[in-house]
Amino acid sequence: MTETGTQNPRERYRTQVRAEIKERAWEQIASAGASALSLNAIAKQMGMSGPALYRYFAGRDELITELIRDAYRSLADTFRAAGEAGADLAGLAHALRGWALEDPQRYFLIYGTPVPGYHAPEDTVGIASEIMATLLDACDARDDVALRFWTRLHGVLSLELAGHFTGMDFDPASLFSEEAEGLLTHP
Amino acid sequence: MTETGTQNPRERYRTQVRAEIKERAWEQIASAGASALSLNAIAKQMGMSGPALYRYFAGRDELITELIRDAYRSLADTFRAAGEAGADLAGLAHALRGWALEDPQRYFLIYGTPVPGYHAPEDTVGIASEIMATLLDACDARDDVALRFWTRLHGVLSLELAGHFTGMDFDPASLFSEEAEGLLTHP
DNA sequence: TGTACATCAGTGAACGCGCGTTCACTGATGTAC
DNA sequence: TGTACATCAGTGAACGCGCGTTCACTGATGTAC
Repeated sequence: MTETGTQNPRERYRTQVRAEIKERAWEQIASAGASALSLNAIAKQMGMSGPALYRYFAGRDELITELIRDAYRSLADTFRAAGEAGADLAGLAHALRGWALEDPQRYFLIYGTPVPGYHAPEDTVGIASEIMATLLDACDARDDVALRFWTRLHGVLSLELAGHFTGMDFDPASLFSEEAEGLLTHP
Repeated sequence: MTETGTQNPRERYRTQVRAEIKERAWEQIASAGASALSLNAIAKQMGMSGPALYRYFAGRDELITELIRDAYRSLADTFRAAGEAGADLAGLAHALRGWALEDPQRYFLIYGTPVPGYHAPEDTVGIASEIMATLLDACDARDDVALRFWTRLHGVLSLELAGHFTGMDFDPASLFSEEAEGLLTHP
């Protein structure tokens, strides 16, 4: 995660606890959604009192913001790694799907229902365009294909993760792949 | 909304107040998302005390459930009306987009981020398949096209409504139409 | 190596808030004779 | 038409809860001489 190279013991401990707070936060999000995230609950889970967390985060908002940033960064890394390994569009699609299934609520934290009024931290825009750049690379810079890659795959993925396909007898994974491969042949 | 034909004054009043509660609820959802919906806040807005609402709804859950039902029904009606007016796939797509833009948070209430653990009321399944039936009709029952209609348009729509296209210089409406028309020519 | 000091993690009490929900009650509206 | 009764909308007080956040404080850990 974060480099612990030139840290004195105290700093080392700090980053460790920060990391554990985030881990617990992700667990909470995974099990009850982002809106249910509670500092006090995290503290209790870690065997600490609520106010202790304020040594590590300025407040709930800063924690969530950090989680959003991490989520973006994680997806960007996954994408870049796939790109560097020579993945084509289908490969990137596969990577995206894997990343999303790993933690559906993390996916939704980025691409899910927005809370009216809330604005994501500015620097996520940079990371988001890093993701786009990787995509454009794999598309030979054909923007329209990149856009459709994004919207079509998000369409399948988000409906699947939201459970809107349950009870329908078809395989979301196949539809996903077909959509990904379709992008290579049809515009 | 609901038929007020053979109602005595009291019943008439009841349905009226129920309707106003729902209206306020929609306003709240539109301005702060579904998770912010509060019975007490609605009551205050109507100039009533909180407990008064329990004359009209068994509790918060029942109210939300009812709103979800209404949202589904509204979309099904919009779709059916378009279908009966002879709309093709592009026409249905247009109707869908209009309905979604009318109240983005209503769209997200149905197709947005699910709260882990929460299960939508059973009877919405029926309404959902009514929507699907209209779609299949317009597709000459080609299921795969209907599926892609759904996933592709949801992909564009949800990313647009969530604000993920802001700052990118292209027109989501065009992409939406192109995707809709693409379904008629390509598989 | 030992001592004096500064740093900082964590605690417990407290504040104010808003939530959903219950309960006993008042008062108005409708119904039956 | 008038009276007796039942129905039901709405109130205000109260309960318990969990939240985010602040504050003064303790005690352990590190630093400087």
